Amino acid sequence: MNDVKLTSTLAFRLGTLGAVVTERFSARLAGHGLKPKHIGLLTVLESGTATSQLDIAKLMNVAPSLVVSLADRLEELGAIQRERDLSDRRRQTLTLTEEGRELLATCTAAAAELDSELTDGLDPEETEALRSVLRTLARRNGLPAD
Amino acid sequence: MNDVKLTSTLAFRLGTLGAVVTERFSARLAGHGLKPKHIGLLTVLESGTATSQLDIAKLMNVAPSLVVSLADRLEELGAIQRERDLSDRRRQTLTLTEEGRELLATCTAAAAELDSELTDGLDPEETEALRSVLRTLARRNGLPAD
DNA sequence: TATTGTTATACTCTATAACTATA
DNA sequence: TATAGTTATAGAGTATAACAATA
Repeated sequence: MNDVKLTSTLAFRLGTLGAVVTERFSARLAGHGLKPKHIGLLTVLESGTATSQLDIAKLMNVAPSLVVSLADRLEELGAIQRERDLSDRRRQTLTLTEEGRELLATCTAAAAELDSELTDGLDPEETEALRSVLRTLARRNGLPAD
Repeated sequence: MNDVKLTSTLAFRLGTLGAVVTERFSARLAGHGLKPKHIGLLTVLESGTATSQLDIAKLMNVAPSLVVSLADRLEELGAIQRERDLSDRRRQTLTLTEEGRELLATCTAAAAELDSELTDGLDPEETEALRSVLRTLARRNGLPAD
């Protein structure tokens, strides 16, 4: 007889906690008319790992057509700049503007606030252990490693 | 100057890892024609915290109409039984069948397998620390605590 | 012909609103 | 009149497919 509970697996806990946290993060973004994927795109540009829309789509694991609409919105807000690549005029090169960096900083502050709420009451060692292991898991699963 | 990266916040890491893990779990469920929410409903029934469809909807934070379609599918598979509450014939009482328990056990095994993949290569202490702190976070955020 | 970006369309998931039956 | 469940409808989010410009 196996009495391991599905709800106590890491998979279940990461999935459900991830959904709760993403939901709360979204709520804080709502004022800007942005969704998590918009911010994901900004973080890609900040990291410098991709600049053309197609490369960004591959990196984010989303359809190229989605990058079009995310970029449309971010350009409209003045957070990014879209420029034709002069050496290959099919490509659009996206770059963060100063306003985009400020927006990203605002979102980072919101995320940091969420972190505080999440870890409030945890032992400092627990919090640090969590940060450490999540960094490892991120790296090993193709997510931004920093 | 603040150089904290959004991508290294707990909020970002939990959100993205949660999405990756949920996606992988979904892939393993696909063969049964089920999605994570179906399994979520099964875990509610197993826990005994709710039996009427409305109570289940509240507990899962989803619309009552969604519970109808989730239950339709699970009933079709023989995983749950739907019975009118005799003392209040408006209510449908959902119960896990033996087949439902077996299905849940299969899904639990799939999740445990995912856990192994995730933690393969981690120190045992790291893995245990992760389990421990995720349990705490789950409890503090209204998720199944066990 | 192949590739990048765009537009048009469709699909999945889920909520809201209208409805039925019980209370 | 209020509540549990159901059905009908609509919206958000995203993918796929068709298309245009460039290579």
